[in-house]
Amino acid sequence: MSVNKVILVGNLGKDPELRYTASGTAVANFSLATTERFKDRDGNSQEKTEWHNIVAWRQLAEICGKYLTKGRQVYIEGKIQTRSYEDRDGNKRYITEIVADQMQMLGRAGDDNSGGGGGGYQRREPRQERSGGGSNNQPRQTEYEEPPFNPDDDIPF
Amino acid sequence: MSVNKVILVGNLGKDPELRYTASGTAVANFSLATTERFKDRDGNSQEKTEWHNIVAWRQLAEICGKYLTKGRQVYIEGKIQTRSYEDRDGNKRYITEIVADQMQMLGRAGDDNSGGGGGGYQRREPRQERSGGGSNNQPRQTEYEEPPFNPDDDIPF
Amino acid sequence: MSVNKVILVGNLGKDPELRYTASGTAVANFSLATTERFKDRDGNSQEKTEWHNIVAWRQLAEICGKYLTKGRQVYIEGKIQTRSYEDRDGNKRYITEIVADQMQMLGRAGDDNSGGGGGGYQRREPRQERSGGGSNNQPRQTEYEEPPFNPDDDIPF
Amino acid sequence: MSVNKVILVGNLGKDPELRYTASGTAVANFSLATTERFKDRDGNSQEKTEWHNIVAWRQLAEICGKYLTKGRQVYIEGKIQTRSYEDRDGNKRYITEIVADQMQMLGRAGDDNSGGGGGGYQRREPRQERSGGGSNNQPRQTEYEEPPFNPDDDIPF
DNA sequence: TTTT
DNA sequence: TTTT
Repeated sequence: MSVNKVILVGNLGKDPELRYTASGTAVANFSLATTERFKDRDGNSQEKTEWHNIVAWRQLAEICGKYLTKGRQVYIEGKIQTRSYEDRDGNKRYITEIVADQMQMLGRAGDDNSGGGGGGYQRREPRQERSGGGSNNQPRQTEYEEPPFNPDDDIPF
Repeated sequence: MSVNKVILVGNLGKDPELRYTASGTAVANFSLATTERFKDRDGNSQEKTEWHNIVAWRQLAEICGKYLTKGRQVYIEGKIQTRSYEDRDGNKRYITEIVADQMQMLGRAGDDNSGGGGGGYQRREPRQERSGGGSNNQPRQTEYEEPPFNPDDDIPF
Repeated sequence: MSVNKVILVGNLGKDPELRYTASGTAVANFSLATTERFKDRDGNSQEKTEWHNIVAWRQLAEICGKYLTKGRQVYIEGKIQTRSYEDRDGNKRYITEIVADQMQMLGRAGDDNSGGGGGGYQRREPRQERSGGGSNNQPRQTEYEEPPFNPDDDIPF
Repeated sequence: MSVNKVILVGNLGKDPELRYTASGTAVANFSLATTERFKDRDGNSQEKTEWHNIVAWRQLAEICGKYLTKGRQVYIEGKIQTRSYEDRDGNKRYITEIVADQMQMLGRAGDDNSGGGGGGYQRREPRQERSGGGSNNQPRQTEYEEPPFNPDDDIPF
């Protein structure tokens, strides 16, 4: 009976960090900037950047680690989650993160903004770009044929 | 490299129709009304209702067939799809539908508006209400423990 | 070139707090719970609740203050924002909030769960319930007539 | 009490058509392709493209007319609307459209896929690219100062 | 602190 | 055909 959904389009602040838990599960972290432009009371253009902590798990983590680079523009769909941790002084702190369940690279392949000579995307992963989408990847029926079975679909409990 | 996402909160115009394909796959259809209110140029309140054709497949279809009733308020997440068919005169026609991949019943259990003696929800399905959510159902990690494996997650290709 | 959008359906943990800035601008704060259910590795049903800090400004703040009560189910659309403040020890802390730009009361009027004798919603505001929607309030054209101009975009009544 | 929201990221099939109603209101139309990739039962990669009819009004129409070109990748937020019309034989037909209330150009300026020598975006509008965002344009408060009033909500510049 |  |  509830919904917790986040949709972001922004640019990576750094290359993702890809790590593995003790049991071998992949987890990727990166920060994503969204910037809004607005006019202040004096009519001057202003902008404000918000930084989001993104975390991805398992296959999506692997894809983020392989294909995303600093500056890259991505679409992220996920949910908001706040978790607690202890800082060095033993105080309980909270951090809010976006747990991604879909990621789509935007712009064209090779179109990252990492600047400099190397050209981020190609360097990270020379293979052809592939979609990082998740539950959006269901096949579609045509004329009410049954859609091909998709294990990602519709598992409600 | 693309996103096709629809989010609706509205009321069912009728009980869903639950059918099965030749191969036994469940498919549910229902119409969903969303109504917006606005003021016209004269400042008079107006409203306009939009009717959406919703289609759900497999487990989500079964849940819709069991638990949803006319008048019920639901949250639907899915994608837009236009398919073609031939009308009785052999002309090609198009119909746009929302292929649901998540459904959440809103309001409280038993809070449907089917009127009449029986009380719609209970009559349709006396068992305990259960969430019809899909990909929102992933577990969440706490303090960066690895989340329990969820086969619905993150299958990007 | 960026998008920062949050969609929540959840229940208020308490009645909203409505305050005014020095210059007279209304601001409402409330916490909203979203709960997800999932099965753990042992197949046992689990649930996890996430608490979201919601902030609304101006007219939407007034509406939240008037009509929302503890337990009420609402739809919130807004954006994520992290702001900093100093705690009592002078340390910089961060808090992530959802700045609402749309709110819709879900369920039926009078359908709140504040319990107690009076019946929360009615007690808070005896007038007829009205939609708190924002930018969803645009009129719609019919057959490509020009839609009536709507000065009320983002103004809920 | 209802929500009708669509979020699309896709590519324009053609340059937009910008027209004006008798009373001088701008309206832009264009088609937008979203493509999903999936694997069929045999494990072969498939893709399916969905075409969406987008309509924008007033300032957003002008911006679309000025800045968007065939092939350009955009983010669209809006609502679903079905309107009726009569075909040449006098039969009532229906068309489903997305009425946009926000548009964001994705990728980098100059990054359109119109191919050919000229380079679509620059040719259409030599001025600096500007955000086409709408209600996302609200300013954000810092440390609970009142946000600057923004008359530009839903007005893109 | 909510809700099912 | 729903709902407020």
